[in-house]
Amino acid sequence: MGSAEDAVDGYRPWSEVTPDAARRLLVAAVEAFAERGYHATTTRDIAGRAGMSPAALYIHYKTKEELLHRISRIGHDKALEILTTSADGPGSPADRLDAAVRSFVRWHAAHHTTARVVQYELDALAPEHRAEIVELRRQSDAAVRRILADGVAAGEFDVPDLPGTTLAVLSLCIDVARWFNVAGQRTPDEVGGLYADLVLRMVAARPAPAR
Amino acid sequence: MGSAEDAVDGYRPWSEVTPDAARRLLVAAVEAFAERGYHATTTRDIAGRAGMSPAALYIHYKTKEELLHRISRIGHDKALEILTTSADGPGSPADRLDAAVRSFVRWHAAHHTTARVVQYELDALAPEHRAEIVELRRQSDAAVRRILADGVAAGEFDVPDLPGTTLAVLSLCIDVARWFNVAGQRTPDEVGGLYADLVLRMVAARPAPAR
DNA sequence: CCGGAGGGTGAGCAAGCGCTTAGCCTTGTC
DNA sequence: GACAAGGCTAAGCGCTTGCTCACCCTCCGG
Repeated sequence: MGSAEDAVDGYRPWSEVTPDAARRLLVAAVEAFAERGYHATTTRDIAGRAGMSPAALYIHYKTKEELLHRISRIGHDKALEILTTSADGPGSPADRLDAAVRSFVRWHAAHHTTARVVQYELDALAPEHRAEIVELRRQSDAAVRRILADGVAAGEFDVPDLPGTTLAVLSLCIDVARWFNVAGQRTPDEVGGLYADLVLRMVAARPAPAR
Repeated sequence: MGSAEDAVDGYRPWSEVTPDAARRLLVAAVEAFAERGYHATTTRDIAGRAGMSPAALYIHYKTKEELLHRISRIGHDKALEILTTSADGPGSPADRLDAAVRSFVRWHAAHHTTARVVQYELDALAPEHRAEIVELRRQSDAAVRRILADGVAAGEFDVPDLPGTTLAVLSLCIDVARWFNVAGQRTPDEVGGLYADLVLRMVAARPAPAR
């Protein structure tokens, strides 16, 4: 059967995880964590979904937390790559913001199970792993802030509160992972288009402001 | 010491919960659930925070899930009340949208521990309790949609995708509970003001659209 | 045909879980 | 001063949890 984690954007997920058994366990963990949350998921459940005995998990991962960390790390790397590719790409600030929001949102919708784990299970990580992930998120924030600052400098955007607006844009995109539902009527592409439009309106300079 | 749940907006939280011991347990549960999540919180932890023995919890609540349900119900009632008061209040659609977003966001920021439990632990509820809460959320959605539709009808707003924009506005506000931090530099009032401005820009009719 | 290595299992341990029970205080009533 | 009732605790039951350990396949070079 087709999983929610099938190839999207020509990107086959988790191909970097080897051997095969380790990948199957990791994919099973993503599904379980996304459905029930990290703490409500048992190692027996993960192993069962992967078609293995409970003990098999510990051949490939030292602890349940290591599984979460691996998922979180790979997911954040991918999300950050998507953002920075748009942020540092060609085009006007408006073009770059449109591309960044569109692709970031599309990823959060298409891979909403992964994104849910990545974005909402941060607190379950061990302190040193958490710190590592928080640094990646700081970089995401910087990427968005860069686009907005460039747009302000170019006179394309009107952003009275740069840090606050950066936060709001990222927050809006990230929360897609919470509500997006495959059974819903919207495709990831459509949500990406809608959100890109909304965000551009949020920051657009008004042609003739009332005075 | 002052708790994060001290009186705000002239509203002292949980005053509807009696007797005193039951309220202390409930407040302890809110703090614990918000910090660690429902599943990672033990009944011993809740009782301990309330200064009682583990068994004391079961005098006032049948199960741990009943505690979550009570918190979720009271929180959703309050959030919905805030939203509908603005939505059905006086003033232009723009005024009402400003008031709705401002107060809804302020509540999510000021009571971010409660809001976190209310918004992010929905899946831990028993099916029948979950259904009850989902219905309240449907009403929140309807309230925001009403304002937007009124604004469009009045020619004040330009909203190509009404359901999608409604979802985005609510999502933006709700996610405040995830990132808001008392130690941060923004007050709930400031965040409310910022967000009201951003949302109004998202839906404002453009005075002279390019054609 | 041997033997070691890597991937896998069944059984189970120690700890922690939600929740219960028997009994003890305090309080208010007559 | 007897006594019922409600609020609370110490102890612990039955179960599940993350994780381990002794052992067993299958593969493969010599």
